[in-house]
Amino acid sequence: MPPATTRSAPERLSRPQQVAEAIKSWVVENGWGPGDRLPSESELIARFGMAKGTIREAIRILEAQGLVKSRTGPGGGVFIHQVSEARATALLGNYFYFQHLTIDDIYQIRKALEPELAASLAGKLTDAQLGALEQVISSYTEPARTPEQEREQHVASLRFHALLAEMSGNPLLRFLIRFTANMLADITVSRKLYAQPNPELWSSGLDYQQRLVAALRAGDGAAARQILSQHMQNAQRHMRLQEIVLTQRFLPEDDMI
Amino acid sequence: MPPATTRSAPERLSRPQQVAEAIKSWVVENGWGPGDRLPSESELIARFGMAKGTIREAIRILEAQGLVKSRTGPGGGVFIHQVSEARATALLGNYFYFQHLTIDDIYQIRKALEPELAASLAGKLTDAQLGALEQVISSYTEPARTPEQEREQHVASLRFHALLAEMSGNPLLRFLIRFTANMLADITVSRKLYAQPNPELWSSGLDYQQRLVAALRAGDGAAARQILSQHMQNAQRHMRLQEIVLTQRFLPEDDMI
DNA sequence: CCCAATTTGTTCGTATGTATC
DNA sequence: AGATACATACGAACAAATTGG
Repeated sequence: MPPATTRSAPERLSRPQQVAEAIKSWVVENGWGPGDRLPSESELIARFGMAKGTIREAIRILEAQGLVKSRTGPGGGVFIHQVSEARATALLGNYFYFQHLTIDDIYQIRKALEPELAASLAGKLTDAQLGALEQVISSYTEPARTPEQEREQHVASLRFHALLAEMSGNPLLRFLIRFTANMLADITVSRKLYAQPNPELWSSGLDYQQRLVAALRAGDGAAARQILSQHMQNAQRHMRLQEIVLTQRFLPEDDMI
Repeated sequence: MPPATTRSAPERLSRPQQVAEAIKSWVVENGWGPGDRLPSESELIARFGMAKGTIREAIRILEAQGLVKSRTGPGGGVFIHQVSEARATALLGNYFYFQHLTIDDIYQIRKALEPELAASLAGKLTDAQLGALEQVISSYTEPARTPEQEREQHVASLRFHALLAEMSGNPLLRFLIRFTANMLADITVSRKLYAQPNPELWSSGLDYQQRLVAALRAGDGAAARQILSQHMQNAQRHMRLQEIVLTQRFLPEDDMI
């Protein structure tokens, strides 16, 4: 199931890793897919001539990558499993954990992708889909007055973006939109942004979402693109300000040079 | 080291998975980073009160995610490791293995990101960087005459894109550009595209790269954006044609209805 | 409700491999 | 070369979970 990617470093693999790779190519060769059961532990032990522990570690590797799931009991075993979006998000998130992304890094991507998404959806959504978008919007028609509410509205706004992404027929675009939104949420949470209510962002956000749905319904891709583009610009500016405010407030106390 | 992502399903985790998660948060809490050594197996066994096999499986999980590497011998042990780009690419590739991406899906992203990359680099590259780009270009000044050469030139062209991505200060953009290029290469290879030489694409590709470097040197972001945008459009059209040709040629024989 | 069968999950003791000093 | 410290691998036994009778 893993496309045999170009291997640059011929690093020596441990036995379980070798077994894991062997199982992968075995699965691909035989054309097995999600739901199919791998041979049982004991069969694998016989097949590979290795100890139980080794085989189990190999299975654990595949499991960590999200490629298989195992169940105990009769009818149990190790089953091939589609990698879930959540798993993929977590694994990719690990990579960026070490890359110290900035808010601006993420917005550079969002500014490119979100407008593209909007444009590609214009005129292609059903009434039901447009209605679902409107319903999410209607869930926050009042400005937030507490940090709690502010946070909830932020989450709701992310839900709007996630829902929009869901409607794309492009799995890659879908994933990236949701991933960037998640990363942004993680960062803002970990840096405790969105601390104070911000009525201005709320009203402009509400406004753009309503105009966006209208443009999507009208099938006006150019307008949809521009609306989202402007909003991204706006949101980025706001986030940057929040970041600065926060930095000025907290940084000097423990991080003064 | 893993950002404690929002957990939706409270799925029961196996013991090794619990241990792996515990070690992760332990590492984060203590602020350990790449290069730091985890406690030895025996210490972990004592710390978690579990058998060797369980601990080993936990380590294997972390290793599969690219978060640690282990070495034997004195001074050996389990060490925290930055997730490599290659590992992240492979793991994310597993996700899309099940999502049957099309050429157009990938190009929708490339068309959005590559021009953005070019624009963001305009006027910000050193002479050395611009020179490196020109050197890659000069490595294929002759049109390909065999499928071999065609393939090599395609790879070289991808190297140009990879090099360009490398120069971005945005790790996310860098990764995505390279990832999409890789996915495209995997797909074209697995579908055996790029079978015949295509002098027309070669010359237009060469031309756009030269014009791009010129625009980057001149600091003209708008021009750089447009050049790459046009090329992406061009390349996509070409790939689509190749795909159709291939389909017409091979599909009927084994896949006729 | 319990029992038996099946399959993964966990433990322990021991031995081997590997790199450092 | 030999001792040491560490991960790696093996094998046998036992535990837990699930299914069906």
